[in-house]
Order: sequence, then structure tokens, then C-alpha cells
Amino acid sequence: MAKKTGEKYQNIIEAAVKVIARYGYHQAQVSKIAREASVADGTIYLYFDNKDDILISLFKEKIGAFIDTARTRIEQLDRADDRLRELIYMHLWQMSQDRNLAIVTQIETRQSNPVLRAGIYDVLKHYLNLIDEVVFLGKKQGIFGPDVDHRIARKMIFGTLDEVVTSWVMNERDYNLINLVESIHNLFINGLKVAKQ
Amino acid sequence: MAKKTGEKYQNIIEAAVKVIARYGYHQAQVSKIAREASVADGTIYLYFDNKDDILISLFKEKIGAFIDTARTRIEQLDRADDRLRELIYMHLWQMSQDRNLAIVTQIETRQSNPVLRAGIYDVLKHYLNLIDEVVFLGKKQGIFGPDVDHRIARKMIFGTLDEVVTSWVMNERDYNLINLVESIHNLFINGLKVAKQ
Amino acid sequence: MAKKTGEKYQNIIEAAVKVIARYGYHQAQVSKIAREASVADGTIYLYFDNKDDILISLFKEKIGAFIDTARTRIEQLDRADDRLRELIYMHLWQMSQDRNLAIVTQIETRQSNPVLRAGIYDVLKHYLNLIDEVVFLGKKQGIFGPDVDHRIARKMIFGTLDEVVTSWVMNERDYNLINLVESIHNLFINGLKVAKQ
Amino acid sequence: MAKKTGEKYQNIIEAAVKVIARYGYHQAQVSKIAREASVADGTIYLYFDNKDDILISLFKEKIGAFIDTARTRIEQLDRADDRLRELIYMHLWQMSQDRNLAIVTQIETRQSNPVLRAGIYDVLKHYLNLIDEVVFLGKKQGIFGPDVDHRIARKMIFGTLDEVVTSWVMNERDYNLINLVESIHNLFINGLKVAKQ
DNA sequence: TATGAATGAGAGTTCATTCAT
DNA sequence: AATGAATGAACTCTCATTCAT
Repeated sequence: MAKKTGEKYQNIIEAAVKVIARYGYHQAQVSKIAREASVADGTIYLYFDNKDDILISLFKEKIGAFIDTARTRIEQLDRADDRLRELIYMHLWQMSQDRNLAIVTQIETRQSNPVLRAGIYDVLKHYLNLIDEVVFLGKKQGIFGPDVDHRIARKMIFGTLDEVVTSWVMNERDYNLINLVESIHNLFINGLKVAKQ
Repeated sequence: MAKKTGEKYQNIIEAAVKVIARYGYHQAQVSKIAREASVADGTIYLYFDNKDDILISLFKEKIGAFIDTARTRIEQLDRADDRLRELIYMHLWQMSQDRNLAIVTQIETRQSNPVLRAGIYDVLKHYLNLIDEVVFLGKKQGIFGPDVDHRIARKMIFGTLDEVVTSWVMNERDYNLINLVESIHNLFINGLKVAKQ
Repeated sequence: MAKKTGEKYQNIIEAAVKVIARYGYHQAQVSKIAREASVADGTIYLYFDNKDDILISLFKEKIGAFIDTARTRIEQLDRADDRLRELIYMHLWQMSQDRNLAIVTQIETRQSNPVLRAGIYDVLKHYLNLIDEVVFLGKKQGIFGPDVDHRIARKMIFGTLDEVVTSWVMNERDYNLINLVESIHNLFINGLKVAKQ
Repeated sequence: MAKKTGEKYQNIIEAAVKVIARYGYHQAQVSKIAREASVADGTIYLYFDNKDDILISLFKEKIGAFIDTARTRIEQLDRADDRLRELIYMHLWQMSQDRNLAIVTQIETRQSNPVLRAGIYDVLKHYLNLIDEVVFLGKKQGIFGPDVDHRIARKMIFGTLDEVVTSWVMNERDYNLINLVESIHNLFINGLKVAKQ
């Protein structure tokens, strides 16, 4: 029913990111988003099925595009460890680029509303697949240990990056996420233990 | 104003865990929690300031107790790597023990409501400190690398465990979290890379 | 869930009759009814499931009581033709007594809303049964013709009375319905044709 | 403003009967009617002033035509009692012919909206006049009793037929209305009482 | 004539919280 | 301490109507 294209559609998405980042999902009334997008309240419903659909669509548009870009760039590299570095970099870089989007992504999409969660997860699983592929490749290339459990590795990679970004978003100080890439990569690859001589 | 002790206080906490796990925070009306706890709606407000305070108090009671136990057990071990294993074990074991609590912890406390987040964080930071201490000790003992950034390490440890538990809670299949302890520990200590001969 | 007793329940019913008669069902906002009944909007929902339920309950209370009274009085008479006269009288008298109720009954309950119609019909069928019983008795007593189809007779009796009252309600002039009892009764009993000498 | 002629006008009327019969007046959105009529939403407003006007116009077109036909056929008969039979027949036959129209007529036009009711009544009164004329003629011809009150008689005739058709429309079973003509006619003429020997 | 995207007013209902008993 | 009836603010979504093209 809802027509998910056009300039107004994009405007509403942008307005939603802004308003939700500022007020939180629950305090981001549809009328507030409409005003920010300079359209009438009813117009929102020409492009979105309901309020939840705004958040889901927003996530789909933004994260979907990110995943595509990330995949393209990652696949230009040969070695799995380089791919992992690129993935870390892309994740942090993307979130650095748009703090409002990061807020929405890290905080507001973590609603317990089942419909919302399901919609979000539909997008997220493509990202988790991308991580899996890097891990599989690493094992195949003999760079990552054969005993590495890819499900655990995936959760470590995603869980760590997610926590790093959440922490950054919640923090007053606006430090540079990109500076963390090497540290994180090193931790993933070599672990905590002291390097052998 | 609210008296945070007594049998009824505990009953309400237990009722809240049950009801919130089942219906989600937004669908866990105060009257539903009151009925489950066999008290009147108004009685809730003799023990809690407001609905948010129920969730925060619940988190404080449950996770606070967990942190104390975890700290006690961890401090009985000497080596940081053993402590880390114990921390992983305690985290997963605790969540395994009470699935309802795990649901509330992993899903329902992730509300974007600022008051709620602040209350939750107040408790959580004690846990994050505990993690920090293990990392510091590891570096001091020369078990963990001197270049390990404790903030990154802490986010890796917490982020990974959090993601592992969330994933377990969201999953239909009820696999045994405890079985993952060694894999996770190994990944944290040695990283992804293939072991040197 | 809704508690359909108590003083407030009755107050709301009375307020609803008044407000709906004056503004029509669609323009009788719940808040208007609440104000008229001197209760808060939310209080309405302690006594009624929803707005439709107000109209249905109102009809049930008022018409249900009327049917009981009518039945009691009718059954004190022996002859079916006397019972028919009493039924006509009771119908018109009842409506004369409370013009607001008549307006609601004749106009506002004729909504095409299926839920509403079903609720209304549940009450109405008891009245139609009462009419049927009078017709059956008349045939049994040999007062009404053996060939009279009770279904048609019932529709004639109800349809006529309904149209008479609707017409009265719609009319500006407030003539006395009771004066029509004999004419209607005569028409039902003897029909249109000129009396035999 | 609205041009009430042309092929599209008729198409919209037909579409409206269909859609309103199926979904009810309130669920028969203008856009639904437009789609059924294969025109744009805005086009509706070139032919009708507003949504109410569609229902009123529909009633006018359909019932107006019916009244004309009924009058023509009735006036070909001499005796008032034959005319009454023809009127009953025409009423039931017409409704039998187009169940959708019957649904709209019996259920959906009974809206409490004053504007709508006024528009409907404007058409209906021509029908009531036709009934009156039959009654007057019967009295003049000495076929109907001189004491018959024509207003009561009219209400009996219309009220009964209306109730018969409403009952038929609401009923699941699709029995033949035409079969009822003689019974109804007999009841109108001779009343309920047992025939004199 | 015809289109259909855009408008924006309007209302039922929920539920955390209070307070008289 | 405990009760639970009463409160009333708050918000999503629908849909008849318009008007630039």
C-alpha cells in the first residue's frame, strides 16, 4: 500500500533520523516527524504503513546501503585478516559519519516491540552473514584457527563493535572512533595474551 | 518515600520479572504486576517510586547480587586468565539459571528512556569495573599484553558476552550456554589467528 | 472486564441517552458523555468496553426493562386481542414517556455497524417473541384467523409501531401517541376493509 | 456545481451500490467507490457534491425510478384493493430484483446524519404520497372503511413492507419475497381476526 | 474533463498515578 | 499499611476533500 520511493520518502526518512535521535522513538511523535519533513501528518502514511514502519524502513535504507558498500570494499581484499580490518573500519567509519543515525541504531532500534525487532533483524542478519563469510574465509586460508567457532567469533566481532559504538554514542566526549580500528583488530586477531617472543 | 524492603517488595520484584519477561515492559502494566504479586495497584507505589523504578530496582537487586557473587568467586583465583574464565562462566551461568531474568536483562532494559538507562548504567558500571580489574591484573601479571587497551578489552569482553546471551535469549532452541565458556575464553586469550607451532 | 453496575453506571447511561439524542451517535463523543455524567473520560471504560458498548448497554437496560414490564402487564389479560391492545399501548406509552430514549431507539440504534446491530438485535428478539406469543394465542383462541402467518403478522405489528414512533420522533409537532392506540388496534384486527353490516 | 448526468455518473452510482452493499456506508471510502467505478478519486467530485450526496443521489435515482414505474402500473388498475396488491407486489419485486440495492436501502440509508435523512426523506415522501392516494381511493370507493385513518394506514403499509424487506435482507436464507404478497395483502385488507362465516 | 498526491482535523482508548477510605 | 476506583493527558491513524497539473 505504502509507496516507498520518491523525494518525500527520503525527506521523511531524514527527518525521522533527526527527530528520533533527538527525542527518542517514543517522544518522536508522527506529527513532529511530519513537521520536520515539511509534510502533513497524513502524508507520512502515504509512504509508511505505520510509525514502526518508519523506524524499520529507516534502518533498512541506511544499514542496507552500508552493508552493500561494506561488502563491496571488503571483497576487494584478499586476506581474511585484511577483510576483518576493513569491516571494523567500515563499521566505525559509517557510525562516525552520522552521529544521529548512530544514536537511532544503537539506542532506539533496541525496542522490545516484537514487530520492530523482527524488522530490524531482517536487515541485521545480512550483516551477520557478511561477518560469517570473513571468518569462514580466514579459516579456509589458514589465517584463523581451525578450531575457531564461527558463531562465537561472529558474536565477538559484532558484540564488540556494537558495544564500542554504543559506548561512543552514550559518551559526552566525541572521540575519534577510527583511531580504535587497529587496537580492535589486534585484539580480535591476537587476543589478550602477551605476544610470544 | 518508597520503602525498598520487606516481603511484599521482594514479591513485587519477582512478579515484575515474570510479567515483564512474558509481556515486555510496555505491555507489563502496573496492574498486571500487582495482580501477579497479589497486591493492590496502589501498594506498588508504597515500594517503588514509579514504573521505571520497578525495572531499575529489579536490575539493581538481581544484577547487584550477581556482581557480588561473581566478584567473591573471581577473587579466589590468582591468575587473571583464570579469573577471566570464571567471569565468563559466572555471566553465562547466571543467565542460564533464570531465563526470565535474562529476557528482562537483555531485551527489556534496553529502553531508550533516559531515566531508565541512567539507572541501569549505575548498576552496570560496577560490572564493567570488575572486568577492568581483571584486565589490569592480567597486564600486571604479564599474562595479557602490555599494549592491550583496557577500554577496548572491556568492551570486547562485555560486548561479546552480552551478544552471546542476547542471541541465546532470542533463539528458540534452548542450548546450553555453559558449553561455550572454553571457546569464548580461548578466543579472548588467543584471538582468531591460528596457533603458532 | 467492565463492571456493569453501580450508580456511576446508571449515570453514564442517562448521560448517554441525553447526549446521543441531542447530538447523534457520531457527534456524541465519549468525552461529551463523560462530562454530562460528571465523570472522567477514563471512568467510562471502567463500566463499558467501548463506545458501541454504551449504546448497546443503554438499549439493553432500557428496552429490556420495557419488555419485562410489557410482558407482565400483557399476561394479566386473557384474550389475545386485549393483549394486542395492551402491547400497542405499552409500546407507544413507553416511547411517549422518554422522547430522548425514543430518538436514540428509533434513529441512532439503526446504525449499519454490524457489532452494534447484533447487540441491538439480541435485545429486540425478545420483544419479537412477545409479539409472536400474542399472535399464537389469538390463533389458538380462535380470535385470529387460522391462516394468519405469524411471521407476517409479527412484521406488520412491529413494523407499524416502529414506523408510527419514528414518524412521531421525526415530527416537529409533539402529538399524543396514546391517542392512536385504538385506531392501530382496529386496523390490525379488522384490516382496511369496510365493516360488514 | 456537480454535473449529475453522463455515463460516468451512472457508473459511479452502480459502483456505489455495490461497494456500499458490501462494506457498509462507513467502510465504503470514496477511493473504494472510485476504484470500483474506474475513475480517479477527484472525478467523483465532478459528479457529486460530497460523499453523502452519492448515497442521496443513488437513492433518488433508484427509488425515484421505482416510484414512477410503480405509479404507472398501479394507475392502470381501478379498484383500490387491487392497487394495494400491486403496490405490495411492486415493492417486494423491486427489492428482490436487486439485493445490493435492497441492502443499501434498508440498512445503509438509515444513518442518523441529518443531512442524509433529509435527502432520503425528500424521495421517500413521494412514495408515501402514492400509498396515501391508494388509501384515499379505497375510502372513496367504499372498499376501505370510512373511519380508516389514512396516516395510520400509510404507516402500517409502509412500516410492514419495510420490516418485511429488512428482515429478508438481514436473513441468511434467500427466500422468495413475492410469495408473501397475498398474505400481506390479506392481512392489510381483512386484519387479524377470524373471517365471519 | 480528469487525475491522484497531498492535506489536516478529529476522537477513541490506555494506563501510570493518586488519594479517600 | 493497604486498597482500588477514579483520573485525564496523550497520540496514532483515517479519509473526505482539494487543487495544481
